[in-house]
Amino acid sequence: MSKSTISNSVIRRLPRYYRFLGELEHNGYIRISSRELSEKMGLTASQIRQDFNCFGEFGQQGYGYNVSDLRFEIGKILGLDTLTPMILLGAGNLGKAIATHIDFHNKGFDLIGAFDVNPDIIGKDLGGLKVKSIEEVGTFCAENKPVAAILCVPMTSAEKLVNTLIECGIKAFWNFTHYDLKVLHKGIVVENVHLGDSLTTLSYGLNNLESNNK
Amino acid sequence: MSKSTISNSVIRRLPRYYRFLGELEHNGYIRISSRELSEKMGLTASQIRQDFNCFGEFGQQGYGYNVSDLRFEIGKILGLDTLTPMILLGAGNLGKAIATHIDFHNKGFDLIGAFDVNPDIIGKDLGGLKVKSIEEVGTFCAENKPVAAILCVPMTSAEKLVNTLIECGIKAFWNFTHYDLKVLHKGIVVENVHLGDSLTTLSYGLNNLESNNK
DNA sequence: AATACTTTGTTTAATTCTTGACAAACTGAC
DNA sequence: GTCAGTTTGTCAAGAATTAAACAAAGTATT
Repeated sequence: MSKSTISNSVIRRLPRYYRFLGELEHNGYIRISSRELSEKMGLTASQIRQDFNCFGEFGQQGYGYNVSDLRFEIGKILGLDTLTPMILLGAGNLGKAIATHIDFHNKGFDLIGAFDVNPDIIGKDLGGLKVKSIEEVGTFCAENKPVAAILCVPMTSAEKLVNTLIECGIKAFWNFTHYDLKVLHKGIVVENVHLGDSLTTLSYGLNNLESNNK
Repeated sequence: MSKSTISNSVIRRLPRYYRFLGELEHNGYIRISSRELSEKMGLTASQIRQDFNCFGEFGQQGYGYNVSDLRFEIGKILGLDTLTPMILLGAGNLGKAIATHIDFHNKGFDLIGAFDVNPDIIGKDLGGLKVKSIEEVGTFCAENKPVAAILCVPMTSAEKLVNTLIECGIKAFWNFTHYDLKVLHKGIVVENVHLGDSLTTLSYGLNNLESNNK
């Protein structure tokens, strides 16, 4: 039986399970036990079994888990079985890199539009999309109903842009600005990506190597 | 007095503290209490006080914390008071975006070299650096002694490249490949950035909006 | 079919992390 | 200088997370 509330810790591990299962499937694995998966992923078998059991009973005693089935189930849980239309705001260096680097279809999204303020960028091609002026975003949303948005704009313009986008019906934000986007309204989800914080963490790790005996 | 071992949860919050304190300082704040900071950051005051106390007593009863001093101290803890020489491996779309988007000096690093395999990219300028052939990385490291590396290469070439780099004296990896870089050797630190996992998490959040009453 | 082995789902225990509480210490106004 | 108010550092309680343990249910081999 599936739990009513899933803890955040479990949720943050799900994409990684999904990724590893994909690799296993790719490598021809038909079945896998929690013990073997735990060794590959650097977790405990107990944690893996408990994580999966939050959502249902996907395994079988004495056998383990069917890789393909399990991956499919976790994919469903993650909402990867449907494609959510998504737009990109800010098609500069970072926006362009994200748009071309990410396999959106495998993450449950479909990138259907890209917008910028810079006249030099507007009109240019970006992975098959023609970058539009950000002034067109209202009409575009009315017509194409995107539900998610990638924010690759400067921090200063982020806050008001977000409000506009929420009015346009955007419900999910993948935020790359140097700014902590708070979940203001109900029914809005935000994923803040702080690349700078990640690099800062690396600096800490490097400077505390001696003290870490790992 | 400072604790002997700092928990991972605390460490992951440090960059965010540092960032917020920078904003506060920028906005003219001289002092701040744990209560006020907690409101701004969406944490509890208790947690903030306990986090800071892992490293020392930076505050004063009845007054709070001096913003600038506290930021400086956390910066020191994070190793931001020295610049670690860093190189970029893979100067494609993503590598280029990272190199130009990140303020390395404010994160404790100095980007001193960029490498790629693609002849079309080699020789091109990248934020003031001329992209070199990846075959030159050995001699470059011998001469310039970089300690950290950004991995923006395809997953397939990552593993052997890492081994080469470790032999060249690289101790810290900021890994953007779709591949979980394990810390094989002692004295090596890794920060895996999985942008795909982040987007997948957003998909989950979007698909479970109804059930979340947040 | 019986038996030895494997592995799950689940319960219980241990550990880690977070929050609440409060004395001690300081500020600032009078 | 005194006193009311504020806020830290710290301890202890509470919550959440992780790990261990084990019965039940399967597999596989003979």
